[in-house]
Amino acid sequence: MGCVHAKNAKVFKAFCDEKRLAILELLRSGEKCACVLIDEMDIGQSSVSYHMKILCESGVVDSRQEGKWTHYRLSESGSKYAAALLILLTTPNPTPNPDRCGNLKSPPTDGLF
Amino acid sequence: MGCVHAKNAKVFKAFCDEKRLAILELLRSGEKCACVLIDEMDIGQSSVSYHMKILCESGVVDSRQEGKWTHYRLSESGSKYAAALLILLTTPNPTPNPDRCGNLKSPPTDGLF
DNA sequence: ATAACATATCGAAAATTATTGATGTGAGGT
DNA sequence: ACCTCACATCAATAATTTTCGATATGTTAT
Repeated sequence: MGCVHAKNAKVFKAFCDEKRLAILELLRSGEKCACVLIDEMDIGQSSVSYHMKILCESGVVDSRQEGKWTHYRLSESGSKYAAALLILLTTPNPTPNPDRCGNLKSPPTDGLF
Repeated sequence: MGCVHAKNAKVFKAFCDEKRLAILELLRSGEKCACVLIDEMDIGQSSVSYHMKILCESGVVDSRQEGKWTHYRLSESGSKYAAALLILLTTPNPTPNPDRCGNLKSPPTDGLF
């Protein structure tokens, strides 16, 4: 249960860091190999690699190996999933809601948490 | 320019932490006062307050003062903004894209960064 | 096989974020 | 005025994340 929150949080780690947003911006114009990202970002090679791992784990970025190069690109399905999840997480659900302070228990469920 | 990334990252800080997702889940069933959130979450009062500040700064949550209570709820406009931003950040843009490694310069722009 | 290259991974240091307990603030109640 | 309650803020610490430099892995070229 808290486990699902951890998993969902992973998806949004892609977007909660400045550097990763800069990488995503670079990828918007199309697939890039790591060497290009390393050139464009002003952080070291191992840092870029670290961020790419987080981006891939979020599902928002896919990677493809071609010889000794690794190419990264936006994942359409991962991006759609992230958007759908964000919308779900912020959509009110119809669980009845006591209006007095301090006497609520029922955590809402809709089968997705 | 990197400044915009920092600002955008703030929006998604709401979603990249387990505890904050748990709080958002609680808010899906309706407005809650801080005291309820403190009861439900197993972290101290000041930690909840810390997370609520981040959630409000993201724009995804709004707060309302009522006497000595603070009530928090999902912001519909903030949530929509976050969703629209996520979609924008992951939508390919048509900037032409050289396909050889190591010789790209042009950062893409569409007036939104 | 050796060498050169691209990138991943590791270990330690640096930076940032989260938690706690204490204190501050502002609203009500007596 | 004084007290209490609800919450914010602060200062210190703990935990996590990010960075760097070094090394490991895997690929291609010679």
